[in-house]
Amino acid sequence: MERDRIPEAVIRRLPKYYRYLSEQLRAGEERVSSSGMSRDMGLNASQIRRDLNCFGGFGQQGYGYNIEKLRGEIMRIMGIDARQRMVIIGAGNIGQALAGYGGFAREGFLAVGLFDTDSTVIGQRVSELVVRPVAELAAFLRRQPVQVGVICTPAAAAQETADRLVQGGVRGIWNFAPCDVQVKAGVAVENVHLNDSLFVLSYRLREDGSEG
Amino acid sequence: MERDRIPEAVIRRLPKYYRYLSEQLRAGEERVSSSGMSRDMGLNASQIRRDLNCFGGFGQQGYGYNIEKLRGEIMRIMGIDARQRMVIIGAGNIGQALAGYGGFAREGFLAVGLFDTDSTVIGQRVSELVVRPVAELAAFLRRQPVQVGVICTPAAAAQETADRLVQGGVRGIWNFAPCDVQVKAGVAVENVHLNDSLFVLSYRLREDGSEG
DNA sequence: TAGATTGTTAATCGATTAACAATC
DNA sequence: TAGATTGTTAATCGATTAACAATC
Repeated sequence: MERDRIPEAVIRRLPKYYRYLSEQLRAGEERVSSSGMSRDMGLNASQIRRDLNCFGGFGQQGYGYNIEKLRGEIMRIMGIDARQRMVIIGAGNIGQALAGYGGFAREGFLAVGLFDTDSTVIGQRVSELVVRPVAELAAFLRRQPVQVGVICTPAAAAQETADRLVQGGVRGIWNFAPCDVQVKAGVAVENVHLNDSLFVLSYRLREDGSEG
Repeated sequence: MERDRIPEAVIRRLPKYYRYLSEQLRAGEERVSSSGMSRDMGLNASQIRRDLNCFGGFGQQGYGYNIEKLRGEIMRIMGIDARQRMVIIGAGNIGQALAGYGGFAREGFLAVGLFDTDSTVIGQRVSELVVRPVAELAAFLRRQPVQVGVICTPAAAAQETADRLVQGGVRGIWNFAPCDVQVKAGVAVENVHLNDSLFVLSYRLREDGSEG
């Protein structure tokens, strides 16, 4: 069965569905309709039905969607039903925060290594991890498969870090450095550009002020 | 002069232009053409010309764009030519990292307050700031104008925090909590949903794997 | 069966890209 | 003037929304 390519816009909404369904499940709800989700999430009901239908007919006419089942399907589609191992490169503010944040482990993303080049932080303990020298990264990756590499270095070191990760077999890069990185085909990059996000907020501050 | 509304997609690209132009300026370049930017940034040249033209004709036929001037215009448009003051609510991993990160201050965004409800962290020094009790937030905001409120609390406290910030006159919310918050019209919200971002990466890991 | 709600098609909207006349 | 490159219009593409027949 050949599935159509999933539109980019739909993929970006999946985590939001997942979040909503998890909440509803926790609240003890059993089923939900597209109009109910529309009301709660502020999305158009047609869009919700269309989105969910990209992956197959999980709904039932006259009933709606079973929350537990739909949530399970979305987990499977996003690949968060399996455990993923992550290494974090750069033990500065952001790197340490991500290493210490329990929210990812709770969803199955486990940080197994934290690396830096700065000898003053190497050896320090951060949460469950001890900061290792980046020079050991290649050997580390040879010993154990790692799915996700998190770049938390300064911009100047980001590309080299990406290269090392890809060289070591990592196929997903989560990039927090304030620059873009180039990777070969088959490697996924997801950027978290905090400065960019802050600038967009800054733009909207003015926009709303002058319109209101 | 009535300006057309700027498309959402263009606004999200502005920080990327800014980043590119800053780099070029640092490298000593003076002018750039849309085709040069296209090559370097991986965007379509038509799109670049169209984007930049949303704000007025900064270019010159046969010459291109003056980097310093264009960068200045984009700064002005995004509102990052002026200083902005931020308060951070939640002194956990993320809140502390943002308070300590120098990259925002360098762009004119200054963290002036860090708040938490946990008495074990209140009073602690984080970078230049001392963690204050959230109970003092209202009084703090009365004493000095703050443009941006950064929510770094757990999901359960996010909405209440947003309400307190808006009540205190903050008109821009940078939300790092893993949930959405509701605010009245005229308040801008920019979300940084780290879990969502990680899930999208996770989806692409599978996608590329099965296609490659 | 009647009511509710999906899945899906058609219509609309917005964003991207190609093409080229205008102009520096 | 000739060459380069913008600004802008027209064509294409993709995403959203409305509408409704299918069906539980």
